[in-house]
Amino acid sequence: MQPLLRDPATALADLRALHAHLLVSGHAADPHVQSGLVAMYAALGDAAAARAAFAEIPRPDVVAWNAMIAGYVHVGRSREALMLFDRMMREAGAAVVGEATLVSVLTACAQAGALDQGRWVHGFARGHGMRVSVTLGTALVDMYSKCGAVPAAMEVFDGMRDRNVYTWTSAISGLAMNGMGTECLDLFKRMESEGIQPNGVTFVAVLRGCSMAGLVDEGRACFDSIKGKHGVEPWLEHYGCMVDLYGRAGCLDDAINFIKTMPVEPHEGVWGALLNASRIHNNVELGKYAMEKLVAIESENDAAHVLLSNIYAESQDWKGVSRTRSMMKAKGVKKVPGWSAIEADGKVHEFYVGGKSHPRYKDIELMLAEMNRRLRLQGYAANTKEVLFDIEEEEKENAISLHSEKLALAFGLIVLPEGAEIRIVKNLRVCRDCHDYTKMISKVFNRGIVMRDRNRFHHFKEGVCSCRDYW
DNA sequence: ATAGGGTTAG
Repeated sequence: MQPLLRDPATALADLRALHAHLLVSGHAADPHVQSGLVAMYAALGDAAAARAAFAEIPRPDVVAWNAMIAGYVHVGRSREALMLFDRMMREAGAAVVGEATLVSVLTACAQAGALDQGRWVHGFARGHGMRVSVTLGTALVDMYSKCGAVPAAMEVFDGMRDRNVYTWTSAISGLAMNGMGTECLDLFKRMESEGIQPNGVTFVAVLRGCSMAGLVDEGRACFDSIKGKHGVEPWLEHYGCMVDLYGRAGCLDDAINFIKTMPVEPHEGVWGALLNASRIHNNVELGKYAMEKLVAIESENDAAHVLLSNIYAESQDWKGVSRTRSMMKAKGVKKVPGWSAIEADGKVHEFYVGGKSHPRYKDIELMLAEMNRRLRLQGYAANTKEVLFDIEEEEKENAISLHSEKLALAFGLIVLPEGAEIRIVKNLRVCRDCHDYTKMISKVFNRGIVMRDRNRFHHFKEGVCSCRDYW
């Protein structure tokens, strides 16, 4: 779906005018026009208009269903996409479901981290004897990777007859986000040896893999090969990856030197990576510097403001914290709230910090108490360092004990059968305390726990995390 | 059609 080559607001206005014209001329009853409208509204990001256009269709044909499902995926509403697919199966029947539908549904599963539903789609494709085309296979690799099921992703990948650069990149990216840096580099080498030409996205994936696993030298070699071996000019994203790689590993001088010798003007991603490195390694001065550069380019970056505030709080500089907060208030910068989601009974349940709206909240509260009791017996003490605002210690413990991932974890322990893996998806990064907490839960409750945060996977088992506490 | 860098106090 090619977006119109204009600014979105103008394009949307044009589309509305066209829509009105179609209604007047009577063409709005044409099935092709109807699904076209759904697809175009979604492509321009207007989910409500797409839904309204879809609702106007008395008996949607397969193209209309697909357009609406793909539309939801396009605007990031994966749960609605999955619910609509359910409805499609009931109202239109399984017989009309084809590859195009499944690829969109798999993309929705990948977005939502809905492994059970993703597996179901895979089974459906197999059950209907569908050929694993490049597109369907890539969507499966992507879905399994983004659900943390690396072996399943690799099994699909290895079984594919045809693969293109999307397939390879998807698999490499999957290994990267699961912290398997060495495997990621190996697969990239295999790609090169098979003569598949990587592109810029592939290099982003490889560099990310190095960053996740702390493979500094390998990352540097890969970066140098972009131009040296492949004759491609590195993108700004690749520079950002390098600063992240150096910075995360604690090589702050290397990160700074790298920025200084960049042949192009650093963009906000570069400064953002440096800001984050400053936070990880408690460097207030560098953090202030990175923030200055960042806000000069992107003055309303909410995450950056919170990062800076956290850097101040880490060094007990409450004046710096309140300065940052008033700056945000003055600019109208608002933090996106954190949430955690968990799939159970074929549905995705969402939790917010301290949220009490879940129908089973009472049970969750009881389970949390039980979890805390058993963890304390094992010597767990809340790590309140990351509750970075100036309140009493007891309040900090309360704040941290209700982080959304802990609520999701408690819910998972209640509803998922003994021995079943608990999989949680988070929109932000997991905090240090929740990470330690989850490690202990995996041991004390003897549960495999898979947590996808906004950047990568954490596979918890028997008190250990696959990230080896490096993130 | 299918892959994509850094980051989020209550």
